[in-house]
Amino acid sequence: MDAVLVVKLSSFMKPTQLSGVFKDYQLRSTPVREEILEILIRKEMALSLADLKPHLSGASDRATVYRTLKTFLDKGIIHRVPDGGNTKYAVSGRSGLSTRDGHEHVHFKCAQCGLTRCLEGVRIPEVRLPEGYAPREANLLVEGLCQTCSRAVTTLAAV
Amino acid sequence: MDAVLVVKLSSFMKPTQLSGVFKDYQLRSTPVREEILEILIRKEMALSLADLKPHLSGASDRATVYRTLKTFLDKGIIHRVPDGGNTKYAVSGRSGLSTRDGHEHVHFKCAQCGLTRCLEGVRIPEVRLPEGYAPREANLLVEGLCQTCSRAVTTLAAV
DNA sequence: TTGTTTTTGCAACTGTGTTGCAAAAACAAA
DNA sequence: TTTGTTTTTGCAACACAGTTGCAAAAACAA
Repeated sequence: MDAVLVVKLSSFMKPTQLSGVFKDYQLRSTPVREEILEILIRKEMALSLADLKPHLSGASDRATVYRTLKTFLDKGIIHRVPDGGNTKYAVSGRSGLSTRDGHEHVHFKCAQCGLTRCLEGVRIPEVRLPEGYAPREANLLVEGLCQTCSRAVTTLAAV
Repeated sequence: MDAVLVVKLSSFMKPTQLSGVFKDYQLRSTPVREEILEILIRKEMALSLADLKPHLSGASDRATVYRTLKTFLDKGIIHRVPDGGNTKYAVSGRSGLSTRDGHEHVHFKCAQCGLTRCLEGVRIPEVRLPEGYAPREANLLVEGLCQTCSRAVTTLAAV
């Protein structure tokens, strides 16, 4: 499954293409930016500042990672994924860097493993707001057990 | 509107009744607890630890407020309202202390004034999750302009 | 290659969340 | 009402996310 994703990605966006992406966004191409963007593209889950750190090869400064994410955020390359705990980030569908659609999707946070995933294909249903409320953005966070963890529970119960 | 709420409340839960509430929950009745609970009941919005502070008469310690909220949370008296920033808290419908229903409701965070409100009557629509996902809790946060702020914008534009 | 502009790393500070511990308060029983 | 026990509070302290200023280093355009 991970392999599939990697293949999908490599044929979709080669490392060398990333610098082109930065040019499009009028950002200088740097090792840190390339690496962070690549990780965010490759991972299928939303990552926080702290989540990101262990994936980085060179021990880049916290502030740098922070500013990089902020920059990506400003440019619309990534979006915030509020998941109750620390803010997490995921590549925006709109950016063209993700194979996901650009619609607001549902995020699922597993109470067991703690991972937060964007659920592909699941969209936030229309919500009827009271008169006068002007919605701009919506975020639906569902918490519970993810596929992997709920399977583990079922298996355990069967023993 | 605020007045209506106050009236609704005073006829619904008098200060002296609060100590009874604590007994029900096997909690000792203390000034801090009574005050915090009363504020949470009276306010129609979710409050964070910091939001709560200026409403407290005696300058109670941050740790005390924190532990009080945690205790209320454990007992199910209040619930967390994730709103992107700091965690906020609101009285649970289930507790019987709120006139709201006990269903999971939608929260609206205003980008202008920053207030987060529980939208009464608006429920989270059913979401169809992929096979294997076991939902336990859902939180829908809509961001945009609230009634008051969007009205202000409209008025301003008309000038 | 060079001069300019942007990014990085370091240090430092704010604010939230969290815990240990002894003093103070609440409560149950006498 | 007083007393002994249990819980809560306030203080101090720490961890960590978020954030910023500043000078050195890197990226880039000419």
